Amino acid sequence: MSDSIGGREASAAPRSSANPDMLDDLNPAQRQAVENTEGPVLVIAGAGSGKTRVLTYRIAHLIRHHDVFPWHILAVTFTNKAAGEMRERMDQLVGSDSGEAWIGTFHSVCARILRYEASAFGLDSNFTIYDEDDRRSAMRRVLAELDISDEDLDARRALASISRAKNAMIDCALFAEQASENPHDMIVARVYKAYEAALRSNHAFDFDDLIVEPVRQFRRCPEVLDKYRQRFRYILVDEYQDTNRPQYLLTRLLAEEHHNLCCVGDDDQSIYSFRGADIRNILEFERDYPEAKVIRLEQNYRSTGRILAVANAVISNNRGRKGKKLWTAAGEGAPIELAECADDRAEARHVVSTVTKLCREEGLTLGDAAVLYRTNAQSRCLEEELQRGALPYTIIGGIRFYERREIKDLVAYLRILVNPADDVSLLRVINVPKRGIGGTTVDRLKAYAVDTSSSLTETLARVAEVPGLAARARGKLREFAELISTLTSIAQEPELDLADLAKKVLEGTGYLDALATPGSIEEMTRRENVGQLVARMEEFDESKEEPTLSAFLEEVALMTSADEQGESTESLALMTLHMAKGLEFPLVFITGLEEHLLPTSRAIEESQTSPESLEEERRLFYVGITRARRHLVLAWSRWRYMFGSLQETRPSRFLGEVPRELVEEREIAAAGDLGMRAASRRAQRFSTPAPAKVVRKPAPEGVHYEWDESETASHIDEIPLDDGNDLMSVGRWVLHPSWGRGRIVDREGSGSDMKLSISFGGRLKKVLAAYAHLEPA
DNA sequence: TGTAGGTCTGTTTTT
DNA sequence: CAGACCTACA
Repeated sequence: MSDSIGGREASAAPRSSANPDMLDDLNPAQRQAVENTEGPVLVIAGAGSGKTRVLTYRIAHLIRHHDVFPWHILAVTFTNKAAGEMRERMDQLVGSDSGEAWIGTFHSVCARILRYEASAFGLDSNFTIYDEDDRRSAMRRVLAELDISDEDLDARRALASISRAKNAMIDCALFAEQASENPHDMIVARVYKAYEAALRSNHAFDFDDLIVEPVRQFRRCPEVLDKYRQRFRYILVDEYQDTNRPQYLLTRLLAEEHHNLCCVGDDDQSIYSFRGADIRNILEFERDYPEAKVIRLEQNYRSTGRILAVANAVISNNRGRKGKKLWTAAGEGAPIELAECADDRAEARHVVSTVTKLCREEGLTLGDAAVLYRTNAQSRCLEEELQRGALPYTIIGGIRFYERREIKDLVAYLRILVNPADDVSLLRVINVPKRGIGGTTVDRLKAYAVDTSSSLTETLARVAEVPGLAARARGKLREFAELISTLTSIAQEPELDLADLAKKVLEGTGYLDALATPGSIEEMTRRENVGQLVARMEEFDESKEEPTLSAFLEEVALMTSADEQGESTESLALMTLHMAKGLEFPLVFITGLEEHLLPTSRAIEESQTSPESLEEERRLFYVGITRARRHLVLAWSRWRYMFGSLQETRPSRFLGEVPRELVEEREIAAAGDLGMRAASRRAQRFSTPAPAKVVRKPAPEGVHYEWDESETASHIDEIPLDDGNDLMSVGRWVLHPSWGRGRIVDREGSGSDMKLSISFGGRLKKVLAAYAHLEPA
């Protein structure tokens, strides 16, 4: 398998080509996992143990040797891409078409069920799926209408709370019941209720709803559930460790009848708890299904002995795990490198030079390598150096194509045509391109819509009734209403294909004209993107049997950035550790192995109350390590440019868990002018004069990467004092009436204009010295 | 109404 | 260093 980005689980197992007797390709454990077709099976599949092979062979085996109709099979994967690959391999193995089997993500499977059963469930089958952006808009409006200020509850937190509740299967009524004590929860309860109402009246579901709603409906309509139980006699769930409670419940509901449920996962690779994934689903599988067979795949076909030894050593520090030890028949392999870099730029340069070197000496190609990091923000510095070094690279899972502004605009128009109740989409484009409908006008329209409890589209159709509108504004609204209704009737023409419709929308709305005279590279790109969308719609027209607009919009909504990656990129892959799950590469870099970055600050904070957050960070590291086949480079930087300033760091505590004898340690100096970078940044940052000496606290020699318990003091304490006796100088401790004790980290201006940056327990605040009522502490 | 500038704020990970 | 949001003007 030589496709794209290193390849997905390419190194499956004993090598052999498509074989008439497929079972010969499997080791005993894999074989068991394939042959135990009846009853619940839990496959604990370690990294690189041939999980994908087991899944596909199992399905093929069912069809070929047990005469199971594909129609009776449901396979749920984590990404659409994984689903596509599974279908492809199945077609190869089974020979015939697997079209009748349902293979997809939880979200796509659920969306399908909701559409098929819309009438039984009492829903509009033309619902819209809201992404993060749309949810946020909807929430903003809800908060505004409830007159809740940002201080009381901002959209972000509200959405997070609601999402958490949904993932715990707590609906807004139950939430309100439970919230009766806590005033903050009571606000959330009101917001939750209004948000749900808004989504329902917009005929919209968010991502959480997509799973939760079928569960609710199935419970409410047993006869519909029964239909699906009869149909899905064999259910397979991949990445089971990342399922959340609603997904677990759904699976359970569906498997109730036949109990032929095969879940494949690895508790050590559970990295999505922030999204509600519940590791207990895998840890407690045996309790839920007492008759379950548990099969462990522990032979690793991917990595060298050293890489595996490091992975095992690191993960053994986690307590909440089923426990397994990966082994390999492969040799020790090349040494693993542990690179201590002067700063993030040195780190990036080290990546460039190492890749270049290994390509030359080991015959690797660029596509064989990946650079992994914890946060997306870390890619910037890498990109700069890669550009400088003229190495082609691909960012995996950056911004989705469908998240680009112009694409979302166009999609919003299309959504309105299918689902006129979709206020969020309507508001998005009501003045895009500019057509003289300003904020005040929109506010009046919204107000009247609320008063008459109707959608904006409906209100638009009755502009004449809306009070308080200027004649001009009214006219503009009327024009817009006509535009939408014209497009809507065009969309209804049965003969029209999607691409043509898109073109009509682009013309009719004036969107094309607005982009017609590109003034900048950015606008050129936007035009290209719009063109690409039309091309994708054309493709959709040709490839699908029933290329309906709503099917297209669903695909768009559920498409993830990972699904978009084209094949065969001869370029270096850059991605977050999360995106790397399921992939493998001959050469892997894990960068930014620093406190507050690999265990993130958040995880460190939370670890005070629960150790689980740190364990998840460790699993993330583990996932990274186990992506590597032959070469692994672990890197950290003493100084890192973050939040707009250069900060001193400490090595990640996880590096202390890496056995010294397995790695080769190297120091990567800042090259030439780079040394100046730190100095000049500091000079800029700490006003004048530049501190005479930089007080660094290098880790003590010998115990270089030992974790230092006193860490909490953080680098703030290491900032040197400025000269002089000024009480408001950098480094001084002060007392603030409401934030308490803090330390001055920066000063700008003087006299009454003097601004201070003060760190209060890690939180940086900027204050005007003259008004802040500071006292020396 | 639309735009330009300024200020504040904030960063984990994403189906 | 953004991006989002707000304010002040044209």
